[in-house]
Amino acid sequence: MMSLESVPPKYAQLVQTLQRRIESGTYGPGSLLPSENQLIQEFGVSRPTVVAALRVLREQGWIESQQGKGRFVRGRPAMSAVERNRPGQAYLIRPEAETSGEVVEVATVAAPNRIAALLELPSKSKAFVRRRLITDEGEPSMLVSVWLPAELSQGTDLTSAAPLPQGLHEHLQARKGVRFDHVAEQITARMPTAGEARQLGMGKSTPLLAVFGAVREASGRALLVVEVLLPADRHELDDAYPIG
Amino acid sequence: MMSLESVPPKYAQLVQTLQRRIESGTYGPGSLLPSENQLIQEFGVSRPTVVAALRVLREQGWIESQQGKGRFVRGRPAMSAVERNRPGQAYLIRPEAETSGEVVEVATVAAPNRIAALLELPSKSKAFVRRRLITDEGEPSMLVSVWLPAELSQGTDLTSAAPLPQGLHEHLQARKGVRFDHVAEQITARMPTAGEARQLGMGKSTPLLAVFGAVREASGRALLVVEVLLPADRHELDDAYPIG
DNA sequence: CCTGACAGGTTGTTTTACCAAGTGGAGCGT
DNA sequence: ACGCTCCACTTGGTAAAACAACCTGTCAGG
Repeated sequence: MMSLESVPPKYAQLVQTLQRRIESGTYGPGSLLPSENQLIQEFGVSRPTVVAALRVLREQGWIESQQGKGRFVRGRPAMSAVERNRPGQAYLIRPEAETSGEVVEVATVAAPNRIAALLELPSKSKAFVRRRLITDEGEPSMLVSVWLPAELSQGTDLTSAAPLPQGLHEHLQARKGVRFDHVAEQITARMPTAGEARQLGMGKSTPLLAVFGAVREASGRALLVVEVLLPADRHELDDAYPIG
Repeated sequence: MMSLESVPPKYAQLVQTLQRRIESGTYGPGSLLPSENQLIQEFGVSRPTVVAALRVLREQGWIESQQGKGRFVRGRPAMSAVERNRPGQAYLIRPEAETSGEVVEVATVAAPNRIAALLELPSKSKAFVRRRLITDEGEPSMLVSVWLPAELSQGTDLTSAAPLPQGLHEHLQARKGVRFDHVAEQITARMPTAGEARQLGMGKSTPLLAVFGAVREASGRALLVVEVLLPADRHELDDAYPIG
């Protein structure tokens, strides 16, 4: 006799209600939000519930509060999710089959200096690389490479040229028990090699944006590196961050 | 007779204490944190205080909690400040006098397409640009340009070639009453023009990393654009972000 | 008129209390 | 031996109350 769908907690409902009112202009930017007591009366909840909701809104940047005066509307936080066009991140989560492209290289080679440094391996160590050419509407779009230490690639399906039916995170967590925590990224630009220009169908005088994303676990240990090569005339990177 | 230095609230003290214990290894990564009741007893505070401290730690990524089991130590959040080498951001805050470089251009010109789009101006509008060549140990290092709509540049000291004694944010807030809120960034790469290569002392076949940072106020209205041009053989961009 | 005390508003912090939901083990019954 | 219930313990959420710190307008006294 239990209700199967659980209702969200009251403070979360209040958050949503107030967000909608700010977005709809009921509470305009710069204006004073109703005081805690007014919200308590209007919604029939206790003060801790109201305060919890307002704390969430403040931490998300919707409002700012000033002791003794009240809480002021800032507007929809343009920053909420720090939207970023993060090439290669989709690759960590989505199965290869869901993106159009082909595996162009599967090999164990001596790691380039930058890769070895990011993986915290001795210079000239062997590393496993799986390289895919991603296409967009039939046209070559970018080169995405995954670099792993040799021991992490063993026992995985990455050594096969067949597309992975799982996301990279899911696969490595199931097979090797590792958990991704964060990515440390380096962004550079350079001219393409002849082979890269041919594979990507780009002019030899067009620069290449190179993004190296070192995926680490919570302890900081590097697990793998995702290298994304983007012809600069067809891609750009977007980011957004708050400022103090 | 009031104490001049105000003591931080109890929950904030608890946060600091627990952070120190995690960093020192007293609470190792993966281990179970003492339960709420144990912390209540040890520190002699009430449950909401303990919960408030643990909520902060969870939101900052130090611990994760699992209902019915307990709270687990994750370790120092490598992400806390999302450390990023943000060229141009220092320019918003620090006075020009504190960085070595010279003003190479101060003019009102037709805004390039990308600048006009970021400033939300009609195409081919006039915009004010202040361009500086930053030097590092005597060598030219990067070109930093600030683009403003004409009306925002009026009444400021930006039209003078003399170095600003204030940070850009401070100056514009004092003179025009605007408040910076966030930055929307675009990162591209291209070949340098002949003039840029000469000013930056770089090879004509070296690509240029171009970072366009649109500074906006909380409402989303664009205030100005900071354009940073970096020779790709001498600079790279670093970023870090959590993954879920 | 000006100044200062004061009253009443606001948010910030802390406590006590209770219930709900999830986990895991002890112990009972079959 | 197996499965089951129940209990103890965990975190999550809500309510009611009090005090502290801060802001602002009012009002009395100079």
